Amino acid sequence: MSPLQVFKCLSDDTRLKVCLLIREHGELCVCELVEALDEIQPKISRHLANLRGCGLLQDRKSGQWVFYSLHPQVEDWLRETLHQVSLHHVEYIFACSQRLHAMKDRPEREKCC
Amino acid sequence: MSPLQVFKCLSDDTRLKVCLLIREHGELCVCELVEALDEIQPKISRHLANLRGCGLLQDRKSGQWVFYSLHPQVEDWLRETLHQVSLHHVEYIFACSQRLHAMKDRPEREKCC
DNA sequence: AGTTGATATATGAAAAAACGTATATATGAT
DNA sequence: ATCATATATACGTTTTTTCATATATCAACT
Repeated sequence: MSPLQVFKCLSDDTRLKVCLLIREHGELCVCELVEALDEIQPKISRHLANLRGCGLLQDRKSGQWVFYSLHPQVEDWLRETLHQVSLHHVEYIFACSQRLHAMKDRPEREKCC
Repeated sequence: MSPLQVFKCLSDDTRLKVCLLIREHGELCVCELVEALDEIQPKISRHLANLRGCGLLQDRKSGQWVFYSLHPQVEDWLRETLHQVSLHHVEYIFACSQRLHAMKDRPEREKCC
């Protein structure tokens, strides 16, 4: 993954918020991201497919849900960059975090038996 | 400067290389960047204007030359991110660095008298 | 005043990215 | 078997970005 491709991934509002939320929470499913970002589902899915295709995210299917997380191969400097953005630009994802926490009936993520 | 705008700045090959080279060298003039990136001058100038307009770069005129450097207001996390990219993706700017060092008649940058 | 070199900007075209809508697949529940 | 929910993708359109070329500005030199 070239640095250019990394920054292209982060250069869209939806994708950047998705990456920041996933880094903070470890793992989130599509419907949680739809709720957190207050966007329509195909839009979220399209951007997730993009991020997965670039190698930034991995997915894990569990029943009806698909959980996304940072791909293990993501380099430390990128994880750290996302962390720093979260620290220094809280306002950027504040509303998303709030909607996520206010969400009802979030799927349970037990590391299946 | 929002994190989104930062990443948009870095999501173009020309602009990313310009930022990396300028961070490494402190200050570079347009003709040096034209040589290092091996691109036509209007293309470089256009991207420099973009980066300056976003607040990522500042310029300093000295005679016939215009020197660009990171704007003092650039946040530490971003400087560090650029640094990390330089460290971990040397190959990405290697050719540019080589052309820059091979350049003849580079303008002198004495902090005027 | 004219020329040269360095830089900036305007313009219209081309390429790339993002979008909404519609639709398809798959799972789980009734 | 039917239905509801979760997710993915295809399609055509719109928006955004990038580009090459041409031209303008300005400083230094003659």
